[in-house]
Amino acid sequence: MAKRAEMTLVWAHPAWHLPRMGAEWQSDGMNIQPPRTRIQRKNTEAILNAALEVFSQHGFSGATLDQIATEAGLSKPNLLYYFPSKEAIHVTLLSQLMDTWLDPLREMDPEGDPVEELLGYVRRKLQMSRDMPRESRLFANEIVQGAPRMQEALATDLKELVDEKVALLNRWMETGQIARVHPHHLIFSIWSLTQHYADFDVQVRTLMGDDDPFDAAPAFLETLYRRLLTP
Amino acid sequence: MAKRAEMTLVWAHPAWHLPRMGAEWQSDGMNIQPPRTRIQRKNTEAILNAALEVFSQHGFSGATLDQIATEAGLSKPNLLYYFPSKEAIHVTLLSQLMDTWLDPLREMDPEGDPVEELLGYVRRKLQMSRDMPRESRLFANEIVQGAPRMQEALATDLKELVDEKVALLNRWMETGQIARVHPHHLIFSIWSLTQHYADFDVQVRTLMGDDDPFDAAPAFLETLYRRLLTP
DNA sequence: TAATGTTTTGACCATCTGGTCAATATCACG
DNA sequence: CGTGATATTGACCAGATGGTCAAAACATTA
Repeated sequence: MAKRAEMTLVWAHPAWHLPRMGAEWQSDGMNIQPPRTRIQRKNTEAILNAALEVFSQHGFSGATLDQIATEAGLSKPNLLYYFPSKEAIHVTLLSQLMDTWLDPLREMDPEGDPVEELLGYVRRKLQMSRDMPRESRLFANEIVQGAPRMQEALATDLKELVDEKVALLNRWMETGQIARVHPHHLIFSIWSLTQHYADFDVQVRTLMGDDDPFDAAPAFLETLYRRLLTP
Repeated sequence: MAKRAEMTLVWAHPAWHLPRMGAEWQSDGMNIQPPRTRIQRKNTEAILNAALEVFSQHGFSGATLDQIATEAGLSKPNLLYYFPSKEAIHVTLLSQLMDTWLDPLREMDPEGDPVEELLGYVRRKLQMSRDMPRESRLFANEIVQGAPRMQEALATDLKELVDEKVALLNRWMETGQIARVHPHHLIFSIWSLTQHYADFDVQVRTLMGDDDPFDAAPAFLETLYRRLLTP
């Protein structure tokens, strides 16, 4: 769960930390103190929320500080009072969301019934696509473009978690509790099938007309994974 | 197969067409003549190829004309001699690739064996993710950001084709030749499962280490769809 | 309320970038 | 070869955008 140094940290701020060497961020693991005053908490929250909206819609380069500031109800200089740069906002967002994003996978219980655990995971992941499409698109944007600001996090945190769950899947397969399929591809399939509804929302909705994709999706995925996994 | 007017067409050019009203493109269906001279063909091809590389990697806003020009071995003004604007390049790319992109679905034969036809479709789509990842990412970028330049094409051409194939799937289900599942979601599942390997390439490869994802993917998908679809 | 610390802002700057243009170089062909 | 059409380029421009800064407004607390 530990993030790459750069990703875990909060940005240095003239008023909150002492020296601000260049444009660097603090590399001291202790500085994770959340914003202090009420007003600070409120504004950083507003900024991050606005940034999520704008970044997920236009990508990193497509988003402008003015858009984010306006969306957050602040002026651009004021925004830059809370974060030292556009990239800082982006990185902060990514790192804060990483945990949330992986939670559903973490919750998969080694002690539970294998098929039900996997179906539960699928269900939770689909829920997230429905309830947090902006977050999904933020990651999609980042990864499609080669994950320039997340590679490290992928190679460490994510890989660690996935390796662990792959091992679990292998055990379940060896004991014949679920069908034998390639565990990595199984996980990828869950990601792609569920996130597709958030990331390609426009396309999906265009093609389905008035039907809400999320009406039939759960049943479809349940059928799919039951047939795939039942030994 | 007919594309939306704007998308099918080639951009007006001072030297190749007569008047160039504003920044509009010709809206006369007859002007689809490919570039005339050898040099024109060579350069427009180089530009489109370079643009595919750059757009798919950085998205529309993230890409710059200079990057594209350099990648194509031209100067920026020279590039703008062949295309009137950055957007023109982008739109031309999208429209040219649309056909190619949908071909695998078109090829699904109503007369063939249903399960095999669907598996064939999956196989072809997976091939495309392996062989044309840039194209896949170009579309992914576009659609994740709300398809600002493709909505119309989605709502007309794509929808038409999908509706047709959905009808076919329904027939196959009614006659019991494949299992009953939601046809739209079935198609979406094929798209997401296959394109995931191109669009999220970095992630997939990071997690699989030295294993080439495309080694095991075909078998995984074949298993998945056989179990799902066999009545 | 005075004094100190925190927030906010208007004005400003440097750079990047899409796009233009007139001038020049190159090509194709009679 | 020469001449008209086609290609190429250097210099340039306007607007957008990330970011700075000093001064003003606002809070907090002693």
